[in-house]
Amino acid sequence: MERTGGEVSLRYALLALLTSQPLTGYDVFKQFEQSVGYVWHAPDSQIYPELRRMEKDGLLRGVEEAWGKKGKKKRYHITPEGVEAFRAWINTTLDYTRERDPVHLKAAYLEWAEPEAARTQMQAHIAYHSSRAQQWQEMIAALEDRSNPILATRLEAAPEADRAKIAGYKIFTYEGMIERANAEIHWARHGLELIDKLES
Amino acid sequence: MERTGGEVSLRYALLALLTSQPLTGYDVFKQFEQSVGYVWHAPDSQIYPELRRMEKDGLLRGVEEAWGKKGKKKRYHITPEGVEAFRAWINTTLDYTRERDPVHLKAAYLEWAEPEAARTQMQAHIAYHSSRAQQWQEMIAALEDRSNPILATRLEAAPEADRAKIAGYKIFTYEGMIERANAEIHWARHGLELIDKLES
DNA sequence: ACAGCGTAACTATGAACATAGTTAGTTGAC
DNA sequence: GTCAACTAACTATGTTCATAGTTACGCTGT
Repeated sequence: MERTGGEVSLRYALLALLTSQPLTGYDVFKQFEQSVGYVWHAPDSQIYPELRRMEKDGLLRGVEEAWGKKGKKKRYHITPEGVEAFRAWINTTLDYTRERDPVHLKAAYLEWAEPEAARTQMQAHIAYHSSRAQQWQEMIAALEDRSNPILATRLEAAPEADRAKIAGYKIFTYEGMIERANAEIHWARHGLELIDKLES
Repeated sequence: MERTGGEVSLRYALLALLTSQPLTGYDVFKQFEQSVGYVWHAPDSQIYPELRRMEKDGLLRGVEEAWGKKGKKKRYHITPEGVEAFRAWINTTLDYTRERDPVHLKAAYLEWAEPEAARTQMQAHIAYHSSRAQQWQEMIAALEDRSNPILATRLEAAPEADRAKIAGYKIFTYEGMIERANAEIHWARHGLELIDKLES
């Protein structure tokens, strides 16, 4: 069985973060949660071993630092090979395969549900996406006024000419997520009406 | 480590299919591809062992049938326990955890891409979701005029009073997927404009 | 008579993920 | 001075998923 070239997105999510600055595993995990993690969730138990694998593959270089009297921690620097790998990934068009959507799976068989459970599901869908949409709206605001600290660090390290692009694409990403959330909310509201109509 | 109760959606996707009629493994796989598979993709290599596990867990009962002179196949019937498990799942509100979206991950770092690669990605996104939207539109038409064979079988086995619900929720599901696809298309078009603006 | 295609069912392998821990140092409040 | 909360890094285990096979039957056309 062969390794299939172009997938493994956690790896690229981590590279994305490390293009900005060198970080320790714990730093990576913490920053991940507040940035890339919104589009690609991963627990620390997946991040630590992946960082080690990436070091082994030459994409990162780990520099050990003392921590306290006995402890030590490793700060990961992206290597030129790492930058190259990231660039190659970003220039490759993604293929669209897996479709895995529990909510729509459930929606398709809602005739099996208690009407109240069906309504609760739709309300939970609305609540979830509303809260996300709001969160992203705040994120966009913080990106626009440059008060987002992770963005600020990234911008500092980047040439002036690239700064509009860096911020612009991040805002664009969150805008897309808001659009999607709004579509979900609209759909679920329609679902509530449908439940009222069908379960009478 | 314990088995964590309420997840494992492939199992419920299979139960959903088998609430309508008993099917052999191969039938399941084929029908899956044309119905539930649109919201929950799974290869046959995952379906066969899962069916066996479900039989072991008492959710299905497999009845062996002769096939040719030597061959045999197994037709899976849903058991009352299976129906109960499905009903329990559908009445449980899903929890929203994993967020894993390679396109938005990539979008957030598009400043690293060649402008042409960025455009190609957005165009691929539009093409993919356009084709899906069209496919679902056709699916809705076939559900509305009852010409979809999988739906027809399901409706035959169901009491008259449930038929509007059964069809209605399936149409609702595909409507949601169209809405989402349209949001993606709209976003990607905005992306193309943004690329033109930023990469000049 | 056999080639080609579709049906049917299964196996093997590894990677990715989720869940749930453990160990140990650091900082600040009471 | 000790306890809680946080930082830091890691381990263990099982499940899910993807990829890529294999084996064998049955029907249709030449």
